[in-house]
Amino acid sequence: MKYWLVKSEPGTFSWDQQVKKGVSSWDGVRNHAAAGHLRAMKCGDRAFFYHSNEGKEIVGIVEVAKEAYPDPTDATRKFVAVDLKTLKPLPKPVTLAQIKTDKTLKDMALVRLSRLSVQPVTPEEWNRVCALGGI
DNA sequence: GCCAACGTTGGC
DNA sequence: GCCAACGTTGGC
Repeated sequence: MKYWLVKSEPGTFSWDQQVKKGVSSWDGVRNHAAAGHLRAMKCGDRAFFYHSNEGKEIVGIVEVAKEAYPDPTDATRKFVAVDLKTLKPLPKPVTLAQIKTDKTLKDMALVRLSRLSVQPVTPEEWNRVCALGGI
């Protein structure tokens, strides 16, 4: 199983909305690097749900429910979307400030490639964030 | 195919 | 609101 991190601005699509929907269509990605990661996702992979701009913290965990398919919001048909299912919230959200000061996490893509909206997470990083998040 | 200009993202 | 990073566009 692989691990990922997806970003969303709470003003556009928040964790609360993800929880209410149960399964969301993760579309609208228009960056080739991010799209490459979407294509690499397999059913059952897990991803952290990160709030950018407001909050700046990892708030929950989702699971890939449907692998990459053509993004219905993309007229050019070049980009893809996936479906993400709500798994569970982090009892204690892990903030960007925490990540930056943590020895294991300070080199995460989240810190180094701040603009990448879909990114891979290593098992070490995954376990560390879960521990900090109270799981 | 190079590169400057421009737009967008996202942290501060 | 500012600015750094970086992707995209368009002239050459």
